[in-house]
Amino acid sequence: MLLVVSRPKVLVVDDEENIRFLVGSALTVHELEVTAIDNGADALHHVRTESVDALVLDINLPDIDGFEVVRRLRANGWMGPVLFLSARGTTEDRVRGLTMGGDDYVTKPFALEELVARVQVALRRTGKLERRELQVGDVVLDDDAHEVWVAGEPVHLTPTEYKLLRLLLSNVGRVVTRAQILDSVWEYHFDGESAIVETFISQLRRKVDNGEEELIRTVRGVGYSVREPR
Amino acid sequence: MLLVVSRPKVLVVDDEENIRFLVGSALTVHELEVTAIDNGADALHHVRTESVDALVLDINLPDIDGFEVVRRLRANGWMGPVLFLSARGTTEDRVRGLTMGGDDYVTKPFALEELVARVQVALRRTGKLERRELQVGDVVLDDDAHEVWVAGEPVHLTPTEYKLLRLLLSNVGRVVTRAQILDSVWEYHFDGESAIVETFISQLRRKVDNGEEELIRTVRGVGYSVREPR
DNA sequence: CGAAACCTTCAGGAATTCCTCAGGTTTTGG
DNA sequence: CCAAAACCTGAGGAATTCCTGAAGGTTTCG
Repeated sequence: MLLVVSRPKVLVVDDEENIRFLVGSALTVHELEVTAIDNGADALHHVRTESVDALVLDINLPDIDGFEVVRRLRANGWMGPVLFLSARGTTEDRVRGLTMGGDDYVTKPFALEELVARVQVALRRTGKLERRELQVGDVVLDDDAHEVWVAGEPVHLTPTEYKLLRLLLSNVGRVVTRAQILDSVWEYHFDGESAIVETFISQLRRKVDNGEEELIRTVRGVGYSVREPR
Repeated sequence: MLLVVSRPKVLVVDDEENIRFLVGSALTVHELEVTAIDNGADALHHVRTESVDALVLDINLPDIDGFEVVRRLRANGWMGPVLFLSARGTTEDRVRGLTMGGDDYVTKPFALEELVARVQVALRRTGKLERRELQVGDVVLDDDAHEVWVAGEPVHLTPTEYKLLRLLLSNVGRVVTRAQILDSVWEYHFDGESAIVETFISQLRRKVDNGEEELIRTVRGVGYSVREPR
């Protein structure tokens, strides 16, 4: 397992204060290190002097056109991924022509979630972001591939089973109450008597619990938990 | 894998500032080193003194005719590929007659994407650019030839099928959501209920999925993914 | 202009998944 | 040790999701 000591660095370049703030916050929440700049010239300087892993770049900048920024960076040998922002309709065709090479573009208005996802995809492609994996013992949940492996063998889980296992694994060493489970895996809040959690726990155990030491432990009267591996 | 230490060098010659900028940006983004010049005389001098791997050349130049430029370069022994730009209708036939020697021509207005593709083709023909391929198992997608091979046999894909396969292959080991697919392969953002993704996945499978182990895996409720080969 | 290739929608059917129910097992407390 | 509470698990019909062929419409190309 690779220990990533420093977070991937993303530079956001946009002249709108608003966008910088929103995009910056969203990326920061998702554990990226963000710098925000409002013009092309400073952006160029920043990429050249600091280490930047990815670029989120408005095309319409007050000084240097976004394309020109990238052109110059590429000429300088900077090979990181670029995600262009553009107002819908204006430069769409032009953007399309320029974005085949692994770069991406998003038209305003955009959903923040989507933008974050795209930045993450780009960072993973360049190896700057590690795979989202949850591992306990010989059970591995790969959140990118949406796959689960037990003792080196792939195991097929249904969507609900997957969500449940994911919840348990991301709370290793902690009991997850039935209410939490119902709330997180299913939508509903109400605690009507239903054996549905038990049913799914049971199914999960059959698929994932690998004989010897039980992975999913029942905590009577409270819920379930996955033990921390030692 | 061949490590390309220096990028192929392309000289763009056109008297229109606009064209120089657009073509220059497009080529640069695609990892080529671009020089832009606005007249024939300087172009001649540049090719003779610097190393140039390919030439993008407007026919109507203020001083020396584009054809004449090439004639003189050939007389000098420069053998690189030339891509002529010409205004539609005016010189088309003439161009055709003169460009049999491995050279190519494009009429304005042109799609940047197409121009870039042609330059890349030319550079590959002369060995200045390596091939871009995506391969998983016995499926090979050759992005230069725009061809797909399955177990050594060529397979014909329609443009949309190709884009879809390309998207999946460039995200090996990662689930591509239906939204991502719609957004990347089709234009639209809206998530209106449409079975179009399924339809194309189905067609792709028929053409590409080679019996034994399924290439394209359905991830219920999420999307599709291509497994990493082990 | 006509033919071919391609895109898109639709609908029936297949496959998968969900969830309730009912009966069994284990644990707890007195 | 017994009874109640809590939990486990298998089965099966309902609901959801996905697959795929066919048909109509659009675009492309000669």
